[in-house]
Amino acid sequence: MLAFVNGPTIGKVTAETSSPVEPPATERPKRRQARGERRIAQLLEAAGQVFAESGYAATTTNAIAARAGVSPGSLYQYFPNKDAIAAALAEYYADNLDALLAPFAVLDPSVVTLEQALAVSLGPIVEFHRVNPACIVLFVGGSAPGHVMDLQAPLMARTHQRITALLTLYGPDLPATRLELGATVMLAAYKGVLPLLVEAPEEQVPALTQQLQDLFVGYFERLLTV
Amino acid sequence: MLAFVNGPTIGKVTAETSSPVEPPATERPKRRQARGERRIAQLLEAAGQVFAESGYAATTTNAIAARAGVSPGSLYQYFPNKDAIAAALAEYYADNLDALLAPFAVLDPSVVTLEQALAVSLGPIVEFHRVNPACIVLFVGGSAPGHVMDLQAPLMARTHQRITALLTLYGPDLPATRLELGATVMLAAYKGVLPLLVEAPEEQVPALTQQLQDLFVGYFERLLTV
DNA sequence: GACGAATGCGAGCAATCACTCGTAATCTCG
DNA sequence: CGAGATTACGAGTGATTGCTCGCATTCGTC
Repeated sequence: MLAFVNGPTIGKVTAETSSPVEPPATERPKRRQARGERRIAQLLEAAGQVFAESGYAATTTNAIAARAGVSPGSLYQYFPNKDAIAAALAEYYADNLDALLAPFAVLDPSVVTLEQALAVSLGPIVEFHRVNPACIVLFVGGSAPGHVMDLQAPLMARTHQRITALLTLYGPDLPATRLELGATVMLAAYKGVLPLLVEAPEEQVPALTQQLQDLFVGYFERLLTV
Repeated sequence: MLAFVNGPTIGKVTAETSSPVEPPATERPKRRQARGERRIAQLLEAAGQVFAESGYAATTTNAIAARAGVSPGSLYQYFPNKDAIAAALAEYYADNLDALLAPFAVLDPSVVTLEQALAVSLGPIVEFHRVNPACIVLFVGGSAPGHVMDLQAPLMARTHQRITALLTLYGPDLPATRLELGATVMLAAYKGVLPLLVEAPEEQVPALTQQLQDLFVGYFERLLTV
């Protein structure tokens, strides 16, 4: 678990809120043994579980450490503070989700309809969220504090761009502002339906995914006609 | 402020998790002076502000008391604990929202289209949420702890019923399970779009409300055709 | 084997926060 | 007025929790 698209990126704990250009003097490669990498993966896996169960605020660092079978002190050897754990998880989630959304960029409207494109893309995305329920805790809902929520901003920006591009492909005659507004609404609606998909029993997932697709297609058709 | 549909109900702090049948012995009318009622309103108003700013978990009872210009001790004279404050607020919100949704029950499909019904109903609902941003904190998103979230369950159930009834009016030929699924999806999508509407600048609200309406209508038309 | 670095531990510290309590001011009503 | 109830205060308390620190163990490398 916890190795989905790219493995080594997981442990990259970038806790520095430093200058845009990294100073070579402060550069610390932070040598790490294979054991340490494994611990980090364990800790992130455990953090995902506890975050999903208790939400961000109610999750204690001791609980994460205990779930990972590690002492609190060891946890703080790899993460400077609680936020950094959430940040590392968020980065991992963002990278994977962005990869899952990438196929939208290479579509040919004359070959594939919007409906078909969604039909093949939505499944894996939904599946990822069901496997990583903490993703919702960190990205949707204002449960996490501001500095953690900030980590979702780049992902949201990229996702919004991808949706806008997708809508542009299938509605080239619509004004740009309208397309962007449409993308904003679809992204928001997606966030709203996600919890449904994650908490639903396995057998209802296909039907709910279909509904999400219908929601998107129905709204888009309305974008075209109005 | 904080007097929307029904005033006196605000102060009814029902913190007892007692037996289903109330024992007459424990019955305490809890006599209260006009000053006390005013304090309760002040405290709930302040709680709404602080909840909206900081979220449920990060909000301290001392902060609520300070915002209301009241000492912590006074706060605990009217509310047994932090959850009770959220509960009272949630009840207030639920009552008002339910009242705003009530018009859906008395529609004649042959006279008013679904689009028209939404056009007149969505505005006030959106406005209420913009005036009471803490409503989102307490109802959508998993930020509040379980026992607080439970307070939304009755409202959600009623709302789901209302939406289902509405869909039944305009799609009488659809199977009941499909209508209920549609209501579930629409409610979830509504929750997702709400933050957009609450945080948007005033001048964008009409356009966004229109998009929400289009989202609903587009999805519903798709429910009918598929 | 030996040395330094990395890993690991867990009791405990300091800060935060929900909540209490003793006391005093203010109100209601006869 | 005066007695009892209600309102108000705010320093303090107990519990929680993010995080530290001193020390023991294991690893990589020569």
